[in-house]
Amino acid sequence: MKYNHKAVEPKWQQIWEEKGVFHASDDVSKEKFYALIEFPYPSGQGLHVGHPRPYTALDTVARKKRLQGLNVLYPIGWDAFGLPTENYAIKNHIHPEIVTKKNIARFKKQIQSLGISFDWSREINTTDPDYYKWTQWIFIQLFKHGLAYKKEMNVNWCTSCKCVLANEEVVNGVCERCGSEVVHKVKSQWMLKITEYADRLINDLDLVNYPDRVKAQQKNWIGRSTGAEVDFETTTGDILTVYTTRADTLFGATYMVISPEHPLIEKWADKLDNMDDIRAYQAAAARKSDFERTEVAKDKTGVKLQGVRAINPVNNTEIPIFISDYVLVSYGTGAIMAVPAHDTRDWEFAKKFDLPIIEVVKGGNVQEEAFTDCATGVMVNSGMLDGLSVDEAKVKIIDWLTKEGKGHSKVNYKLRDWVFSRQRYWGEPIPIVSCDKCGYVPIDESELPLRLPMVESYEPTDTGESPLANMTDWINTTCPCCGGPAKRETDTMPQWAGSSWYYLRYMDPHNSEALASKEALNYWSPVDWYNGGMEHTTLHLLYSRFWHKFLFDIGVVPTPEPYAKRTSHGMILGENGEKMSKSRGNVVNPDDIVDEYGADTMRLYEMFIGDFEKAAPWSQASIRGCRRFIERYWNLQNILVDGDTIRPELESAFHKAIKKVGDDIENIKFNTAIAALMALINDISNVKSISREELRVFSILLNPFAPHVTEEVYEANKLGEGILAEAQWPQYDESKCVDETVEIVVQVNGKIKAKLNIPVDADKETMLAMAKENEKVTAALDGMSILKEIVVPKKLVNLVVKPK
RNA sequence: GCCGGCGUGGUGGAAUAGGCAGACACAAGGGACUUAAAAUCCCUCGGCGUAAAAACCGUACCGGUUCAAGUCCGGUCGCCGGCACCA
Repeated sequence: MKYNHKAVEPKWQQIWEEKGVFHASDDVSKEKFYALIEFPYPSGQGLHVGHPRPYTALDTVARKKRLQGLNVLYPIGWDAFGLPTENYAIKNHIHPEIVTKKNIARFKKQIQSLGISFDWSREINTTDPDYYKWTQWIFIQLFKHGLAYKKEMNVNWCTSCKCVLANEEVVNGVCERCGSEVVHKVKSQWMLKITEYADRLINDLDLVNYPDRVKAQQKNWIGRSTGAEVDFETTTGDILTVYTTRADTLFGATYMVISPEHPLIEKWADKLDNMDDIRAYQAAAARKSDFERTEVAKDKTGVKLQGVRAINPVNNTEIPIFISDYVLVSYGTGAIMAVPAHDTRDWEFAKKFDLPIIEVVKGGNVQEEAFTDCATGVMVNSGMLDGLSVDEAKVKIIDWLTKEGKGHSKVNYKLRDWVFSRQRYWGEPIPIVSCDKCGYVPIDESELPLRLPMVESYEPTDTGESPLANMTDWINTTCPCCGGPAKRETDTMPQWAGSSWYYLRYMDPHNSEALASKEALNYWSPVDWYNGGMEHTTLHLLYSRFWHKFLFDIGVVPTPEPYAKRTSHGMILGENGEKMSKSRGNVVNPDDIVDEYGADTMRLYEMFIGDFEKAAPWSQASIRGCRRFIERYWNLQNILVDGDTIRPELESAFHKAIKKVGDDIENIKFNTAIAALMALINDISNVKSISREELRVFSILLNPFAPHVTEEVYEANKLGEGILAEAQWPQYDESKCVDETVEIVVQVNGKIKAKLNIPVDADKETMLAMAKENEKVTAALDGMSILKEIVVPKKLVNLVVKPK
């Protein structure tokens, strides 16, 4: 009887659906487990085989936790606002809401065919007004606490999307999504003060279990650096403040550089003799896109300010001031002290403009290249600092500056505030009105959700205004504060908004009074295990940690961090080893795999394909091995014998497998868990029979990976009421994981001479004696004297010898 | 340039904590069964070597520590991801 997945899989999926077996309970007396995957964006393309990898992995975890008696929440929803849908809608003249509905239906059907144990009763959708009501509510709280503000600023503008991009969305000077040119535009934008949380976003990484590479990347992105601000007087009497991490090199500062946008330039305009050159340079710098500015990074340019000089506070030397675009207005104070001897960029600039290079840290040849090593150098030419190490000098000079009132220690971050406005239709309306009298005022919370108006045309405008700007009857409203005329904000939120808090909504998805009830939040928080892609480390993961911390501060959520544990999956590549994409023509559709081999085979292969955290190429040939394994399991029914115990000949194999599979699932080693099950089935095949108890235990162990076929076997052979219905994850007995005898190796000078089977509890003396009795060993010892005997219990004997 | 990760058979990948390198699969080759094919089962499968064995070599490369190194340390090369004129 051949296994027929086409009959078995839909049968069990239907039973699960009817009985609602995957619905999480709100019974707070039970121990909970909250497993979370990044909810998908329902694109028009449907799923490819890469999507189900994380779903299957956490499904395996969730199913095992259920068998261990935990109350498991494993939800899914749709991150459905966003540009691809909107663009498709524009092109095909279908409203994005309809497109979204259609895409979700397709995704849902595909995911359900895989037998993932999602709790569909908690399905959410970020475009649902009942959902985005709370996204808007959170925005209003941010606004009320001063963390959302509107600012006239230079923004990244995608010429093709006709929309503002966050810094995070600009890659190599082009739009992350469409690859079009990004230019600068001055616009008034809503911003979120994520910088206020920079320190906590770094420090609280100590509270969570994330992979080191994720923590490193977040720290890197936030970019905290500790240094000092130093005030330089100028010949005009104005103070020019710089930020530096190398205050120790202050005696080596031979000139200064300010960014072309620095405000002091305007103030000094009438004192500068070469204002025309300066204006020309400013204009050239402003014209450059980010792309050009980084492209020309190799060659330094700049203009010297004629007529104003700065005074080095440590030695009262007058030094020149330059403007140059290698100094960024947006970082530090927009001005630097240049120490060409010990900074590569300053060195290049000094060489080009023929400026003096003064060595203040001994250790290199500063005429040849900048010496930037902080660890080994000793201070020279630095007055009071001479003879100190770099670290000692930093402390001493900052103390001195502080005492003299000329500077102080200072921490800086690379992280910028989050540009939160988008000039597009398909997003959450920002719930703010603008009133001439009262300024920006949030709409009353009882008015939420502020629904996206149905419009005829939602095409982006060339003027840079949101499509909503044309809807005069929607825009014109009254001020909630004074009752006078006011205008609605027409920008919408970025796609990251809805995904910044969705894991909270799953805890209580139908609540109309709050984003979730206190009880649900207290019970389910935090997410126990969150899996997602590395590509979201500096975007989604950072944004959602920020929102969560804010909600914690205002008493909405009970934990400082949203996710206790984070793992990330590797991509599934096409068969040619390249990223799967329509344009490369290497996309594999899971529907075809499910149809030909079944969902269980598909799931098993996705977990067996390799290290879960690393990328792995898809192999159409290798899937067959997983299908064979399913069939070998199915055929165990043919050799079934009575017996309600695990028989002695298989006892240690079973106990070892129970331990291994359980441990490996917890440690994200799904591939070796499956390998252990394959090895166990090989052991069973060698015995040529399987007892009912053995089949029962094997079925439970395999169930998290292959839930359909295991339920079928369990039912068909009346091994119990059903795995989901009553089975419990088997326990192993440590004492039964060991065999009576164990094979050890005997080495002479590290070369293997013999392998011996010895009793597992043999002591060192016995092992040594047995080793020396072996013929091959005695032969190798002939004419040798033993220098050292190394005995590792249960592993090996190594005899170190030399000729007599 | 900086930060993080990786480099193991024909392929995907194993190897707890320094203790038998190549588990478990895929592919390939051979055999059994079959009229035949598919399916299934059995055998071989790092290199070199041999009648067979033994011996020798082998985890990117060079060196070190150790009785013992894929694993630890120092250096080199290559690949992947992230950041990038951040003072």
